[in-house]
Amino acid sequence: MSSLYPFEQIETSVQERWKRENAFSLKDRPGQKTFYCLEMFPYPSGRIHMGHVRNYSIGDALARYKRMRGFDVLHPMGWDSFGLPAENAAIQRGIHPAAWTEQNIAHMKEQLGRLGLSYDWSREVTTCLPEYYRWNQWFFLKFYEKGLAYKKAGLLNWCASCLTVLANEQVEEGLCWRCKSPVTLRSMEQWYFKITDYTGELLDALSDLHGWPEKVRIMQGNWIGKSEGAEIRFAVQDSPVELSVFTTRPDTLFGVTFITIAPEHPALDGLLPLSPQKASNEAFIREVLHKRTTDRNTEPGEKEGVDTGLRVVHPLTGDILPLWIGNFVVASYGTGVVMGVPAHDERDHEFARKYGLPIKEVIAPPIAHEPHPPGMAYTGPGHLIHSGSFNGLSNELAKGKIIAELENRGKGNRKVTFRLRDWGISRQRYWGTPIPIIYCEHCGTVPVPESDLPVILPRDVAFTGKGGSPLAESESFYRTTCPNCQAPSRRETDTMDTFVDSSWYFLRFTDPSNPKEPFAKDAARRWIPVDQYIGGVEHAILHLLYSRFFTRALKDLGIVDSPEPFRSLLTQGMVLKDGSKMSKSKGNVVDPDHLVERYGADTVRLFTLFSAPPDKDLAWDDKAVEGAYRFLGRLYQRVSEIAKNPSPAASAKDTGNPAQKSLLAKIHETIRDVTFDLESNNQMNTAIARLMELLNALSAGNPENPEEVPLLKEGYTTLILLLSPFAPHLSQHLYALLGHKGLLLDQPWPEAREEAMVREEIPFVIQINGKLRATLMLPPDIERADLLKKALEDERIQRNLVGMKLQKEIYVPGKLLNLVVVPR
RNA sequence: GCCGAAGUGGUGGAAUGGUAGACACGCUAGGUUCAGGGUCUAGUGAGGGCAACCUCGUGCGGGUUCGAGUCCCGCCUUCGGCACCA
Repeated sequence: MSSLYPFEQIETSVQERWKRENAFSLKDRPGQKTFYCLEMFPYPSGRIHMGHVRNYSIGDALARYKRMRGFDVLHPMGWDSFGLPAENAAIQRGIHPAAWTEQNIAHMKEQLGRLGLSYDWSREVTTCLPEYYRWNQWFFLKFYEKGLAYKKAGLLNWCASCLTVLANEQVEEGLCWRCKSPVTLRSMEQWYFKITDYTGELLDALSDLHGWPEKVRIMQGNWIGKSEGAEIRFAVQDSPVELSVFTTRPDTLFGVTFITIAPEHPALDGLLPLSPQKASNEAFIREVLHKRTTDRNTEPGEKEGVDTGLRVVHPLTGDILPLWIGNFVVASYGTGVVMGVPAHDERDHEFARKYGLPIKEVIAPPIAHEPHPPGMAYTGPGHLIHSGSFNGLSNELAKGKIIAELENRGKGNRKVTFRLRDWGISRQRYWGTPIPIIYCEHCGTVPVPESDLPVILPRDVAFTGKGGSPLAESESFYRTTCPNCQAPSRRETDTMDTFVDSSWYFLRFTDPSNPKEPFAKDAARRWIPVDQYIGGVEHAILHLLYSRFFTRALKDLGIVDSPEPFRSLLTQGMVLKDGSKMSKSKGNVVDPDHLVERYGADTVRLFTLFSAPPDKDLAWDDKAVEGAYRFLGRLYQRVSEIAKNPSPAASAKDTGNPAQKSLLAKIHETIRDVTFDLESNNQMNTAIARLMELLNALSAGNPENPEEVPLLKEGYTTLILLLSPFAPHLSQHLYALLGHKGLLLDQPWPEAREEAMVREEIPFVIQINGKLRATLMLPPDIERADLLKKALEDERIQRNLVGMKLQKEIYVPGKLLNLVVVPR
């Protein structure tokens, strides 16, 4: 394919000019309005892919636009550079994670440079450097002091491939989020951040995040999982133990026929010795727990249970009910004990039928309700039956009454339960932030003193790939002395989840080289929250929830003012090829380097922005890329042509020529529409379409005609200004070619002038009974009566009115006339 | 199962309740060219007509309205998230 314009030469020379003039360095002027534009920083895997290109093209267009609108724009980039792939490279190829990471960063930085993205690289942040991760450690110590970081043992998600534990959020359908291998359970001790202290806040504040997509807010809301109900206590017969159950259906309390407890529930330690079936119970528990540590528990299996032989007392009726152990009861949710109401809960129903437990109906469906199929639980609304003094009440009303009765008797209370659990941050891996804790035989768990930070991750460790963290094998690392008593002690050898790194990097960007603090409070006050955050929806829960938690915790530490990190969030769609996500295994990967080489950075950027709205998936189409390329080539040709004509670019005068007037109106309508598209919803695809229309309109002009040239030059100059956020290199080049000095980034965004958009005639739509019958070109301010007269004069309208009686007309000023007619 | 989003030409996609299909890809014809490529011009939802025009058309079925891709009710399909959460 031949070259439509010398993009390579243009892009190289424009990039050199940007560099020479320091075009992207932050102008941080006191009193100036600010805009913080941030794209999710990448993991340095080695090469950028089309998803990155799309993400950064959107962010760069916005950053450039805001800068032209007069904002001081903070637009930084960095590297989320701790993580497993680096460690795997070390094991597989013998290269040190640090060296591998450095190489990758160098290469990716070059790739980003080639795209001409307007980052202020003097503010680069790299999370695997001690200057950064020391503040992870510092935050950890602050959290530890406040009880927000703690250690506990428990059954944890274990990925046998990554050889590390995973947080709940990092298990997807029973598989590891990173390597997709099955996750099993393993009993271990690990460190947690107490995100549950913020559950209520994190949930409630979601409704104020108006700049976030509804979808993401709902996903986070579901993840936090608030449910309202009651906690009800059942006394165990012949024992001092009371078992609490959590239920959202206290109205079905009279339908309880058994109680089920989770196999790993701590109360069982005390209860099992009392059980007549102690041996078989223990065998059952062992079996269930064994299965859970070996099965890839992607979907619920068969419900299984065993009777303990123990009995509990119903808190209102005094009925004696059996206590069962059930594999389907989740120990970590609610109280780990559930009341069995087989008539009105499908799971309990299945369980009761399998084990022959009684089924007692207590909710009668409304009469109008179709009878539900027998052999199934009825979970809908209704009124109470077989429920003593509560009979006849609607079940919604009964919830409150029954709770009140339980409260009277001291047997229960209203209760709100959340699904969200604390964030486990320990990872049994090398390439991460060392957790600043020392274990001393005399003093116990001792935090590393702040003055000893950072705890440096040692370079000289062995990467065997045999399992276990290299740190745990590194004596020079773990052997230390207790800061309290100087006794020989052992360091914690687990490292932090890398999501800790990304939970506050946006704060570090506000003050990236501060050696004394994570960031100055003033800097954060000036820039936080991020005005526009842009990234993939795959982080809707993990990263975005952790960042919200971190920001709130730091606010409580008094170092941030804003409770929320990101004011507006744009979740860009995926880049698809042949109907599916690009991936190496499918062999449908488009390499950004090849595209840039063949078409130039401007074309690649323009296409990714033009072909779909930013939040929708983008279907990559090699052919369609050429459309963007042709547009830029045509613009280059036209501007080069007209630049040769020495007539000046006058500001538009009214020449009285209708074609000229109409072109001027088109120019200003384009300014209005492009600005609206960007301001309202980042509709970059339609903004670019408007620019293509303007080029088509300008192309109709004659660059040889001295009458037309001034307006044409004005038109092209405007087009270039409006195009510059999307195709900055060619725009800058052509801007200079038309004789303008300076960087486009420093030019003010054009303003649409109302009077320039006034057209002598506009199309009026004439409908009959809502069907289009004619369009008439008439002055925009025409009177209703005159419009009707003109319409009735029209031959097409007359023809359609034959045999009809005009009943009324609907008139929309400046737009349309609808004649409502009936047969005569 | 629950929650959410989306269904518009051959394709990607446009349309504050007011001309459905902007803009682009592709395709067709023609100009340029020895030729191919590129590029330029015109056409391009379906059906009918020489034409002016006419009819139909935004997943399906109803409804509201002078007027519905858009609002309301009921379905279908696809995609995404969660999932034994009591």
